Amino acid sequence: MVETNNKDIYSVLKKRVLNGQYNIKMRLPTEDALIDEFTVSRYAIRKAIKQLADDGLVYSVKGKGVVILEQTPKTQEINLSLEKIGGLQSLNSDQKIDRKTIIADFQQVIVDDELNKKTSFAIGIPVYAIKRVRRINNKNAVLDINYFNAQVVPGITPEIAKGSIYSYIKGDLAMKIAVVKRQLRIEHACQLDYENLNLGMNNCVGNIISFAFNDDGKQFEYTESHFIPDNFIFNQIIKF
Amino acid sequence: MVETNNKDIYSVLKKRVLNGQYNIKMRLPTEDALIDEFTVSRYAIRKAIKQLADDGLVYSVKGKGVVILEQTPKTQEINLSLEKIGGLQSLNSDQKIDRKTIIADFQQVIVDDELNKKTSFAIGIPVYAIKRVRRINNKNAVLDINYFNAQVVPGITPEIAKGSIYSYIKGDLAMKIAVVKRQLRIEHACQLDYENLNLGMNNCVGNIISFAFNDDGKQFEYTESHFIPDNFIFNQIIKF
DNA sequence: CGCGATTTGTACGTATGTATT
DNA sequence: TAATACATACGTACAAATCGC
Repeated sequence: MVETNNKDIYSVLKKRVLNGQYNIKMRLPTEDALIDEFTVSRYAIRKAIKQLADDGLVYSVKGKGVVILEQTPKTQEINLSLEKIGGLQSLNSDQKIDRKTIIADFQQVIVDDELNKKTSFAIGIPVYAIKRVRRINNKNAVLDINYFNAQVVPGITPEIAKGSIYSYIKGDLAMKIAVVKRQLRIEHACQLDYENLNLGMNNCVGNIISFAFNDDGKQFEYTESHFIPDNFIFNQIIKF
Repeated sequence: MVETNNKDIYSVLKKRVLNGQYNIKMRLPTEDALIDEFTVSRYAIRKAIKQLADDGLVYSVKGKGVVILEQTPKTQEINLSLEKIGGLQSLNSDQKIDRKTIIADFQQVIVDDELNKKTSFAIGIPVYAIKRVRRINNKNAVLDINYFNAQVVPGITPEIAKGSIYSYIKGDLAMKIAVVKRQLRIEHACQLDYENLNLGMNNCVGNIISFAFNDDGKQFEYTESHFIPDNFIFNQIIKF
């Protein structure tokens, strides 16, 4: 008997969809047919189909079946991200890109009224205030402005900041990151952006503002990531 | 006996969380406790909790419980969106904003090689090519450049385009929209943008590129939405 | 350090609801 | 109308992570 765990089902179906193996009918086999083929529960099949749907490959229609979507260009281009980005330095994925981190500023400060309004950290607590420039393919592409709650994330050093603060948090501190709430907006570039980024003729930046929480529900980070135009693409799939 | 349908459970829990009714322990009651309280299945409770998690209010931790996240500022500001936006004109939500649509161009054209590369529509098919300017709070804020497959979405008129093409599709044509794949990027403004948008001193725009599919899996739309900086915020919640 | 007790996660089987054909 | 096919809901069992003793 063939061993088929759930990841297999997803990969097998995905391969078939991409190969065009089902394109005659533009449908997946019915759930019942797949249950028979893989000899698993409906739950397992539905889970695999959900993953395909999350990939934007198929769409389930009640009373009809699982429809295969026409394929769009493989979203090539330079960079793609959105959904699942740790500190934004994990935009490595598979693309071969030169990257380098430059510490532009490293301080420990106490949250005052103004900083509280911005970061929503309580007034009076100590935070690390770090500015880092991400150099990608010989361009200063991202300016990260981080504030970490020093009570929740103690012991950050410039050396750690040079690498990955997130691996330090997850590895050395063994802290679990639970949720990151994010906002993305487009803003007119500020002085700091002009000084640190290779904006070229552009006078605007993208700004991703992140609030990160650990699994005790405590906010441990506020970050603004300013990035230059034309180099980043954010993908999203909306299901109706 | 109290009738508690599933929507009730979510709203009740949400109210309690926002009221701080659970903040002593920073936890929700256990699933079993909630099952007893509402006299429903675990499925129903978990569904309600999932909705709270999607709101970014709580986070479930295996072996621990459902943690309540510290609250961040109510993301007030001008506009908020991302996740669930039809043609981008449905950014109405609850905010009171003046809006007006101006048809800048309306044509029917045949897809050539160049247009095929951009839209991924097959060469030779007829499409509606529409340019519309969205005026919001007395500013030309969005330039929509639409291409609709005229075979799948026939009968579009300037009058329809002046209102909502999506209500025409869903209402008159009774077509089901299944999936929209989207990319967001920041670009240097082009001639069209300068002509149609109130960019102010900015020389960049946001560009949301959408590919929309119906429930037969057919792509019926390609759209670029160019929008001015500083006026739109995109929110997102990432769970780990 | 280990060992239960607690608590959420995953999986299965089944029954019923609802949209499509 | 009937058959088909996915969606929702319930109950149950066991796995896995956490926490306290």
